[in-house]
Amino acid sequence: MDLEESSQDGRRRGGAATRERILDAAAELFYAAGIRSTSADRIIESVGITKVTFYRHFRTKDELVVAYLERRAAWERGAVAQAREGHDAVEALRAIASGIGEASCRPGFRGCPFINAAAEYPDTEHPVRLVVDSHRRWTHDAFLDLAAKAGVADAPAVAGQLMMLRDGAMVSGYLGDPEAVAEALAGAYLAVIQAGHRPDEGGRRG
Amino acid sequence: MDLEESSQDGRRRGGAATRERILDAAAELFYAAGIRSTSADRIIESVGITKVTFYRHFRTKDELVVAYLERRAAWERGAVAQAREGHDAVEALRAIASGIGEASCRPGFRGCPFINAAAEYPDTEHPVRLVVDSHRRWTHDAFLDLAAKAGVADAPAVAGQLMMLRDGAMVSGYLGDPEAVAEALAGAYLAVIQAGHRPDEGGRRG
DNA sequence: GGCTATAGTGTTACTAGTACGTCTACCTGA
DNA sequence: TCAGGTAGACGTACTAGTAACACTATAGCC
Repeated sequence: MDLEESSQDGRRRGGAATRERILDAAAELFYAAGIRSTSADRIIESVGITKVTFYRHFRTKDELVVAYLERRAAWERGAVAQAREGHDAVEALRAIASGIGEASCRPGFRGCPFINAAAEYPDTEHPVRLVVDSHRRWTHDAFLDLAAKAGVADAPAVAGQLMMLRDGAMVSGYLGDPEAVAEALAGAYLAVIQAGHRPDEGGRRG
Repeated sequence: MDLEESSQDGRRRGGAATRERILDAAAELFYAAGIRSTSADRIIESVGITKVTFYRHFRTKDELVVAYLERRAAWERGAVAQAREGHDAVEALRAIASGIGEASCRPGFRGCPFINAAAEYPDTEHPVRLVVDSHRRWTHDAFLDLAAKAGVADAPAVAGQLMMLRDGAMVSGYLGDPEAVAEALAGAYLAVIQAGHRPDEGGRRG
């Protein structure tokens, strides 16, 4: 039912829907299997279209990779915005921590798509890396804002620590114990924020 | 000169030296360019041997990948042991933090080879992932021991946080600001240890 | 010295599959 | 009409891995 419907949808609504179907399949496969080891042919087969159709929507595979990461970045920005909505900084961090914790426990969780992509694309000038960098800058700025709102002495330093914890939590959720992520991350967030209120201990040292 | 000498060395001392040369080249290329995008041919060319010689030392490319990671794991275990030598737990964490900070600043730093490898190998039963898991378990145990020696209330929880921070620091050193890693990591280590002494704040919550 | 065994490497050519991307030609529904 | 679809062969390059056969340096032995 669903399959048929979305296929008809693809025909009726034309290009935009097909593009979305390609992106859906790409997101699933790239994330699950890695980018380099997911061939364009594999995606094409999975969507059930032809090579020509695929290459009419995305001129190269890299262009699709970029689109995949950009869509994911937009989604994450929304999730962070939602976690912050109507909360103070500490509550927002708690919400972010439990969001990451929940994601870690979902079947098929494979860590952060951006970290994973960067592992596969060493060239810092590559379009894929530019998307990764841009999303990481945005995330870092969000943490910077939260650190400042939490009233720590050295907000940039604490923002770096919050970012570190986020990254580490994504890795731990993938390669470690997913069940423990939410609590450990929330506790660590709190710990660095609190240490940030006592400049001698958590911030810079001699 | 060097080339000639090591080539003669390879002949005189037989297989072990050639195997090492293959491993050296593989380590450099796998780490710098990623594993999947480094072909066996590329390694073979870089070492200056033939396909046949290569496959006489490593039956498959995966076998080489495993050997690469195992050698790297041994090196890291040595580095951690050295950081702990003659220090108490907190000093050891400081030494580990500055070690990671220094590594981050070295040109060509591309993060943690194990995290990167895991990004490219989704199958948890794959030999590569088994090496990754085994090394991560060892690292976690080392942190657990340090947390216990630091006298925190809930050592397993704090060990998870230390591990998170280590992973995040490796990512930050690659994709963020390498200069800031050492200090941020040392501060965060301290923060979670200190919070671990006040069970209500850093540990479990309601 | 001369013989042989052995281990390691070299050369060349090969299989067979996969990768990305292009090409021509035709179909369909608004 | 025409955008967007189908079908699938094709080009070119790379991928991992194998087969058959020749060469060389060392070591032990008569």
